[in-house]
Amino acid sequence: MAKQKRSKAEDPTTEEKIIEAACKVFTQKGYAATRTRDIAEEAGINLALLNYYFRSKEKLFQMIMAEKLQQLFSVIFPIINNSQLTLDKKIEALAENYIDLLIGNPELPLFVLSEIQANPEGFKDKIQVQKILKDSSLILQIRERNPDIEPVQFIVSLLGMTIFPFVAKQVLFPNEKIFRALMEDRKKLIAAWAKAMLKTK
Amino acid sequence: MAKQKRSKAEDPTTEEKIIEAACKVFTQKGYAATRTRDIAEEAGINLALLNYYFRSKEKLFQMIMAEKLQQLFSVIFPIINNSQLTLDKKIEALAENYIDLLIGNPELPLFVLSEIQANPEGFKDKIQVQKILKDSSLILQIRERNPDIEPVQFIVSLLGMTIFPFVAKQVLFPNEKIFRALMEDRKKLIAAWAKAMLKTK
DNA sequence: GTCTATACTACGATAGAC
DNA sequence: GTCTATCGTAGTATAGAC
Repeated sequence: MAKQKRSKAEDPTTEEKIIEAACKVFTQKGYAATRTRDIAEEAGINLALLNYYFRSKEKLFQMIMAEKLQQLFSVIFPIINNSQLTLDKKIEALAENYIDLLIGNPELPLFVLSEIQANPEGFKDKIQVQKILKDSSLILQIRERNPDIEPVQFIVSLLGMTIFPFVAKQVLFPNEKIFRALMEDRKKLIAAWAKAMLKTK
Repeated sequence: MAKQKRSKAEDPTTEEKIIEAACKVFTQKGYAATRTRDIAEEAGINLALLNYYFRSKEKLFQMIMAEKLQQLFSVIFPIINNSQLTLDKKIEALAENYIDLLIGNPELPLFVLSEIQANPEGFKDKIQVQKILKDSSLILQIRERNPDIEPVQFIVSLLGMTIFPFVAKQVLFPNEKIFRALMEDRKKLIAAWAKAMLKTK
């Protein structure tokens, strides 16, 4: 048996332990503020070992970030492009799935957004949200439903209502339990509000 | 003439130059990623001089951050507590004033929020938004208007619609000119949408 | 694969001349 | 007040034993 390779019910591989630790520390403190020593300690291993598995802090970070971006987009993409779903269903699905994702990863949006802000060039190629949105069935459906509304404005509002509470969590919701309860309620609220918005003008 | 002290129509003081530079670099890259050398260079002065005026990177940062927090709150506070204003007027004023502020300082929210995330303890005392909101006339007016709506949920939506586009600017709006135009339109949109939301259920 | 020890670099901060 | 030069340290990364 040459290498470690599992992660079924068994103990996590060293590599997995490092990734998990890196995930935690990076998302909490951001790239620049995390020290590889912190990650090593969190993973319960040695600093040298971290450089053995991943060649550098940078490489490790990019791995984590790619994973996070994947998480974020894999929720949106299938929904907005599913032409089988009505506009109302899309809105409901978006609010519900996104909030579920974010309840499990509250620091995700702030982490991703602030790293992009800190290093925009590094993401220029990897992210073209406008392109993705441009041709989505979601845009068409909004135009169809209410031609007076600029679809982008509506989508930004929908995303804002959904994501913002998590971005501002630390400031607005000191109590974790209350926060979770509010976010659960919020799924239906956002859907209802978004639909009301579509009827304006 | 003992010290430099002006900043009328004249050239900025060295101290002012440093603050301005620090402002720019800190908000762009975040505390951990900025090097005092960058600030010095941006200010067109020497590294040693920076430590002469402000004792340390930390001190300089706290100064900037206090200023930024001040900026953010000084817009909200007078509006939500002005019992002279009707609910509708409050909503309009909030959207309009906040967007105007943020057009002038697009990186402000992401900067503040991510620094708080990176170092929550440092802000525990300085920020109690819940307390400020709790007793505001805004909350009362929302309850009065529509008892079925949880005021906090509504306010978070209002703030989300307003602030989120700036938080996600880098990702969603590569074109600066289009962005500004959208944000100008958005003032009225948010007000209209928020009012529609208040009629639901 | 995992460790200890260490090389190398970058950064914040200070000393001291002007 | 402003500079040049430098110290001390913390952080990434590597060499080499086990």
